[in-house]
Amino acid sequence: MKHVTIKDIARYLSISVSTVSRALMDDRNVRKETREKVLEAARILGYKPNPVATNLKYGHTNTVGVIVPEMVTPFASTVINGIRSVLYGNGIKVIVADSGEDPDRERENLRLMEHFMVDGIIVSMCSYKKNKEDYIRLLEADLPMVFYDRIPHGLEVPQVIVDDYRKSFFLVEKMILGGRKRIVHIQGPDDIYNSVERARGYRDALAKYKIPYDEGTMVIKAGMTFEAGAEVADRLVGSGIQFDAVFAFTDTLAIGVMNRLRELGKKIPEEVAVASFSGTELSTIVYPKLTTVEPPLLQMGEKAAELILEKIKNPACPNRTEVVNAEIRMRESSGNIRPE
Amino acid sequence: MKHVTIKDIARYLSISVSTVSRALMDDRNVRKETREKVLEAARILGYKPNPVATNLKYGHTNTVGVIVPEMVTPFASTVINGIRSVLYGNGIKVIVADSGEDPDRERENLRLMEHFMVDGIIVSMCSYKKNKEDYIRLLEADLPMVFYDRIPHGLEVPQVIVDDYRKSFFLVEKMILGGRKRIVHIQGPDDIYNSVERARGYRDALAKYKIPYDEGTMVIKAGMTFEAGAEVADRLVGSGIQFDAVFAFTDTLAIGVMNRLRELGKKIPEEVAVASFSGTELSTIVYPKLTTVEPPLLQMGEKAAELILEKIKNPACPNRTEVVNAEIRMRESSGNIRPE
DNA sequence: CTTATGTCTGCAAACGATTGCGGTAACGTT
DNA sequence: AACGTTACCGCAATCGTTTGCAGACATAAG
Repeated sequence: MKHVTIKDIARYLSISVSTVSRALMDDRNVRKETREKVLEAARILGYKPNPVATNLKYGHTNTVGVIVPEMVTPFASTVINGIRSVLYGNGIKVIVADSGEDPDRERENLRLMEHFMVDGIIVSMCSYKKNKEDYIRLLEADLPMVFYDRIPHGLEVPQVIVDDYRKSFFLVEKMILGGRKRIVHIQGPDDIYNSVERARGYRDALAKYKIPYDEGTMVIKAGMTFEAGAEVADRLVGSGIQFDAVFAFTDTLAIGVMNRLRELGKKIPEEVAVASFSGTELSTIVYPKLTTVEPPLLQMGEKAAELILEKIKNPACPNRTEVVNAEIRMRESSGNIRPE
Repeated sequence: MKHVTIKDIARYLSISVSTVSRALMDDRNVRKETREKVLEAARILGYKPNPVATNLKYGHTNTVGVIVPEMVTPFASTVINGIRSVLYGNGIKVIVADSGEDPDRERENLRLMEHFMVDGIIVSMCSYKKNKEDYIRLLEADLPMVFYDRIPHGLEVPQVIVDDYRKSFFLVEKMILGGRKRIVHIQGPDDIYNSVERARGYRDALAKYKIPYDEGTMVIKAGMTFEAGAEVADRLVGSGIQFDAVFAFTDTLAIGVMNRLRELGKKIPEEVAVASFSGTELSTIVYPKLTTVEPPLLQMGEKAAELILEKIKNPACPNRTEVVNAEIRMRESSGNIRPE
């Protein structure tokens, strides 16, 4: 893999590299015919500028890193499409790393990006606690960073989020108004901040309608996979708890629990209504289709990209928080809950 | 974002940059105490080598690009995990680009990788026809390339594949032996080579059991999305064709068609058995669970990574073709087909 | 004819890291 | 005392590109 350099062009035309460079850069200090000859030669020789060299010169790589917590759902890929659409237009490349819900891998990815000398990083975190020192170090080194969806807690950073609390409050409220009285909440891991926010929404919705909040039996902590959801279903049915609805932290968990409940003979939604948060296209391919809170993923990506552009252009700019509006999608899994 | 360079270390210790470089490189021509002082200073100042500079020096980026056709199923992300696991171990970074089943975007991605000066590219193609000139150009420029799953046709390149023809033959055979007589094939786009191979498997399986091959009504060409699958179901039921089974090009199509068939009142698998190829985890979250041919995705990624490593180390090495063994997973969607 | 002005081009330094070569000590050998 | 050896370190070139500065040349103005 040998590359043609401006040196080759210079030799080819018997002129200096500076003139070639200037011709290529459209500097007005080159005669029109010279420029044309250079352009022609570049075309003939198949010249491609070596970005590595210019990066070295200017100290930036025109690359933004994106670190996503998982890629088994299309959540991340949709956000990334949004990010790409605005960044590509600004001549910025995007590289993606997937943490697989593992904070250690997230840290590796962070180091990778750093080592890669990206101009900025867009992150959705696995854990809002785990790699705090690294994030603080990077922030203090003035590396532009933007967070979306899974944000840190207690760090003042640019971020794009949905209103986890209010949306989960409303969703649970709808279930209550639809006649469900014993709603189980499958809570996500403690170290995801959205998890505690959504759990808070659930609790307050219950409180508003004077339904007792029973943390011991009606709130179950789980992981993030389909399998984790299925295990919750086993436990739920096994323990003989009475319940007529499930509100899950994510669609992955909801799908896991819903499928297993059906296998265990529960009718969805007649006996148990199911709803979740962070729905993707997956919510529409399961049976029955899943009621979920659907963030505008493309838009989230676009906003995140805009924020990182701001930060790159001016590292001292204020840290904005963009709240985008997630839609509650009522589908079959939650039964005949009346529409708004 | 200011970086500490070896120059800073040199200045800090009042020695020359060469000595610093040598100390960092573990060259034996530096006194032990000097090396220790340098290491210490590097730690204190927070030195991180600038890869851009060394890349410029050595002409490689220690980066491999991966271009995948889509990311809404976990197919690609699993393969990528395999790729990463071996490449990271060799100190090579991985950057991913998603073509969204659009050949134009695939070409952009290709150019992106080129511009990025990656040391090699691992590709799964959208179309085996569309960007041929670009691939040929890159190949002739000796850029190491490896293909997996969605490979080109008529190009001699290193590749990792499954036996599309045989596996789809066997799967259709199982459906026939299970009593299905009128099997519809949902064929993928013409410009995906796997599509024609799988269609061939379908046809030959029919032929073996003397079932007439009716290309006009029993073979339907479709796109690649859930929605495309659903439309096929509409057309199938709308036209009143008799059929008792569907064999789809991918699980995405199969899921689309299966769900819509159920909505239209067909019982799966009693009235219509459904099976597909290229199954991912998605096959297990739909209802009923989908029978599918499941390639060993992680292994495919690992093999692809090994092949690209070979090519990078020795561009002249022969182009190997690795055939990995896909497992046929019999699940509920295909009904009581007898197991092997 | 001299000077000013403008247009074009080349030299060389710079970005950060590596490395061949040459220089400088210290030390040992004869 | 002269020389060789060894260990250590710095100069400068290199990778590909950009750019300030200065030189060259031409043309116009005086």
